[in-house]
Amino acid sequence: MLTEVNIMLTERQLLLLQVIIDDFIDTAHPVGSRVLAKKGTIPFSAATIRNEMADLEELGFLEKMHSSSGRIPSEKGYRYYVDHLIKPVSHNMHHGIVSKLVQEGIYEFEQIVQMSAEILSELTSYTAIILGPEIFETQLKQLQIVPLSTETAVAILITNTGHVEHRMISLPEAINASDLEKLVNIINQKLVGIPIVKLQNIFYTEMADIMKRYLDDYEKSLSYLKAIFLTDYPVKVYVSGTSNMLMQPEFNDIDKVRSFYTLMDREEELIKLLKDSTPGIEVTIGNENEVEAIKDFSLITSSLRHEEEQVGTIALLGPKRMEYRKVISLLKGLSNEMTNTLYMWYKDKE
Amino acid sequence: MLTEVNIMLTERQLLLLQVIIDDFIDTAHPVGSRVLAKKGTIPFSAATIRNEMADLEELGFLEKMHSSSGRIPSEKGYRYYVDHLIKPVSHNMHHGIVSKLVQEGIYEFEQIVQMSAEILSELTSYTAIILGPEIFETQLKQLQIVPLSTETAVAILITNTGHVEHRMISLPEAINASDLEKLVNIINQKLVGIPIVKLQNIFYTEMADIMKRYLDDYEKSLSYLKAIFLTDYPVKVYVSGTSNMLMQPEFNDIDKVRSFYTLMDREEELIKLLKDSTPGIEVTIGNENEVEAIKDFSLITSSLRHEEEQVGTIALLGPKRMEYRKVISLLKGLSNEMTNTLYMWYKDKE
DNA sequence: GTTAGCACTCTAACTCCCCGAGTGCTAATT
DNA sequence: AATTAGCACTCGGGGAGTTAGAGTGCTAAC
Repeated sequence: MLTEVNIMLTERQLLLLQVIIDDFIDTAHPVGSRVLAKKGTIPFSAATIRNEMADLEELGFLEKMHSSSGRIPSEKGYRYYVDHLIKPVSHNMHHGIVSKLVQEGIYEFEQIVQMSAEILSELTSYTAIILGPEIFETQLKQLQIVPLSTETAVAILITNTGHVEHRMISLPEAINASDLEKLVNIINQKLVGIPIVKLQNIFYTEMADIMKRYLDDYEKSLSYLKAIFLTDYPVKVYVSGTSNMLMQPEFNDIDKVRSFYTLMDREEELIKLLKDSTPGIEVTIGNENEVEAIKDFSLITSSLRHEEEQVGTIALLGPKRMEYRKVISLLKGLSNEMTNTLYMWYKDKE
Repeated sequence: MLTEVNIMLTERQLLLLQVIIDDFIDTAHPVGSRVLAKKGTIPFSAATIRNEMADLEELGFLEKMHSSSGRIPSEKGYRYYVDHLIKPVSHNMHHGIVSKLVQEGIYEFEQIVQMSAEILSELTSYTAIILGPEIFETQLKQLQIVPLSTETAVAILITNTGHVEHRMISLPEAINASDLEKLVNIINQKLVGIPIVKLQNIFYTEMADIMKRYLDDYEKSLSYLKAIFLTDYPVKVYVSGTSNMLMQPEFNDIDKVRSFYTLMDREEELIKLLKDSTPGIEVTIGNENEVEAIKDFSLITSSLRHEEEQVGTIALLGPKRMEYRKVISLLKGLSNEMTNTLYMWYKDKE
């Protein structure tokens, strides 16, 4: 596949494509043959460049906005650029974002992800979108139920990754206090280490017997547990740096701004956008994305994993004319750092 | 004060002011004498209306955009409108937002505030800004420390209002497990019911003795506690419905959009905006606000209290041309509902 | 294979002009 | 004395026409 494409492009065309895309990413202006020739990066005349450009357009790598404008990269062009033209930057020159945060005493992983994303969006002027962990895949570490009044209590659920979910529950018919305690004890004895997603099955099978035996009011207890375990713990989405994007020249169009922010307000859409990301860095350009609203954006996602569990996703959303080189290397560096940090923290968790 | 102003305005002027502001709020177009006369709300000719308008302008209640445009309300005009011209709508026609949410099984107060704000912004097409509770004023209900690995643990702090804060702490030098347990027990015996803000003082005075007596390594324990109690639990800010605002005609100006979103991205500014709100509903119009960035917006805040504690703030940010009548009555209704709900939940908390 | 030259194209910005909605003032009316 | 009709004037917005500039494609020459 790769070679197939390479056969079709001469060295000069490759160079040209590279220079054109670099220039357009930089300036957001369609690039014309004259200017390109004057810059001296390409040792040929404007006329020659024009010919090559026409060829590259025919091959689908470049486009014109109108018949007498300069060329801009097509999506196919960007794709080729990302796949073959970006030299893999050594990303051991990472910025130490995470270690800096850890030094500041921040040990909450989700918080680190959030703050990194903020820094990232600041650094790139694009919008960072962060997805919290899929809690259902993590394991129960401990359950606590703390009564607040005779009618309310707060249930706290701690996972092996240090993630904490809490939820208020109502106790309309006052439950026996010792029963509540017993209940919590049973759960912590029997269910620690079980993935959250499997908990509800276990209630109806293995746990039923035990609970019946030890608790005065099995039915009632079960209903409280339902409130805790069977509700959705929705994935959390954080968005940061949307206003940076407004500085991009493509956002002079007010309608684009509107549709952009309408998307940003729709959490479900964002979740859909990031949810099924594969491990590693993934670049999606324009229409490659199935979500209609970002068909003229590019999205770069980095899915953070720890021992096969997805513990978060960081994505950068920007115009198709994105600084892919910079963003990819930044994200790669950050990913590495985070993976290492996670490994250090939880290496002995079991 | 109120009468002083009334003396200066005739009945007709009052009516006129009212109608003009209502109309401008509705249409966003400067209102002219001709149109007003045609509408028939005022039984006078365009010429008479023009004269009155000129007077109202001289008094500072109206403005012109340019010499031959219709009139628009000045900030003084809006202020007068809000203070004297809005008939106190009976807000027992509240929409039951909160009770609806509670029926859906949501008992987390902060979550209710958030969702209400979302509904509110949907209902009004303005932007809702929500401030979480000032945790430092609430009391400690319970502390939990759950070890995750030999080096990390998660500390969970529950307040009497059901608010849960959690924080990862590092345990670089492995602490004696039973010491940790003892520590937690001591805290829960001695410190429950104390306002969070006072905790740090107590550590250095009363707690020191007890801890020295019962714990093997007093110094080390203290350092963990510092990580839990002496760090900031920053007030949380939620913003919802920003994209609604983009539908407002005043947002056709891209620069306004930019400055608006730049503000929305700056959490500290938002906190500053809402933090020192007095109890009840408060309306701030344009330049009345000390934050530069919203000088052509209006802000309506409603501070939610439960037994003197501020447990949250809901604010609606919109153009100066805001539907004050609707928004104020909505917020009043919601406030009442929330106060009642809080009372019911926590009436027996102590 | 490369380049210079030229005719052609299209956009963006600018000017000019006119229309409509509104005002302020004066004189007439009630 | 209050109200109204009439009129001249003002200003912003929108459409038409013009121009300058940057770019292209093609052809012919190097």
